[in-house]
Amino acid sequence: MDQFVLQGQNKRLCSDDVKRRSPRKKKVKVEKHESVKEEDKESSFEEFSHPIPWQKIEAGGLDCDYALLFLKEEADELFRQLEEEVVYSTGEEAKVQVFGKVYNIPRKQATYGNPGLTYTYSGVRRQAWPWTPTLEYIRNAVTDATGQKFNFVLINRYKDGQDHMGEHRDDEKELDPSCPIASVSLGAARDFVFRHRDARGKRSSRQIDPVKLELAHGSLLLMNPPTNTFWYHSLPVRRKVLSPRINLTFRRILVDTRKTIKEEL
DNA sequence: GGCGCAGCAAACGA
DNA sequence: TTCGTTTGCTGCGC
Repeated sequence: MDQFVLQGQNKRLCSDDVKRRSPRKKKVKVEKHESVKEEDKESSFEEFSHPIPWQKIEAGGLDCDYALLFLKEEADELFRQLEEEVVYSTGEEAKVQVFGKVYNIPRKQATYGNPGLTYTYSGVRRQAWPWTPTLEYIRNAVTDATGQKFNFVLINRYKDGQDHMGEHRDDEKELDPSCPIASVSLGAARDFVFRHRDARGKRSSRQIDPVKLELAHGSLLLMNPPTNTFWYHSLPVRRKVLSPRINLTFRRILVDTRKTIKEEL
């Protein structure tokens, strides 16, 4: 499998199908998003600069952008603050029912966002807590970097390499299908695997290699449409990882089918 | 021992 | 009525 080293903190990014985008300045990235006005672009570069350029990750139907969003010192501080601020689900909310069996979710979860928003996961509807200062800071940094606005964040905390997340797609109906999902990683670096929906299981119809990458401390992974239509993703068990990781996935949730949250932002 | 992957479980909606 | 989808665990092979 091909492997290539990224600049900065990240160690590796590997896939047979990944094309590497030549390094560009952030301007190229921002221009991609029409919501950022022309005259605002240069000023936003001054406010927020990236330790490394964006990397494009592409395969059939998969479209992601990867960058280091925070330098190590800042990422360390954000991790520390989140450890103090974030309140994770406990009790029944920390369980999931799969095929009639109830399991403890192999990680901790929390949901924050704009007032009144809810998120449905495995049939369980969760209320969003109000934004904390640190979460708002990170959300603003993601918005500055991407030109996208988000009204909700799902937080997953993996205490070590035993904690994990099974293969799934983020294709809930309440998500704005035009908005990418922005995944910010803090803490231990963990492998992240994409698998095409047609390449799963013994009777898979196509031979498509999985796309694997390592999500570094302080990194941002943008999953652009239609990635979540065709590709499942997972965070596999890594027993050698002994330290915790916090992952924040920023999303744009629709209020209902007629009115989008854009109106509220 | 770590990792990748297939198979399995029951219920619901299209 | 049938089919697809769902998430986590377990077992097996490498």
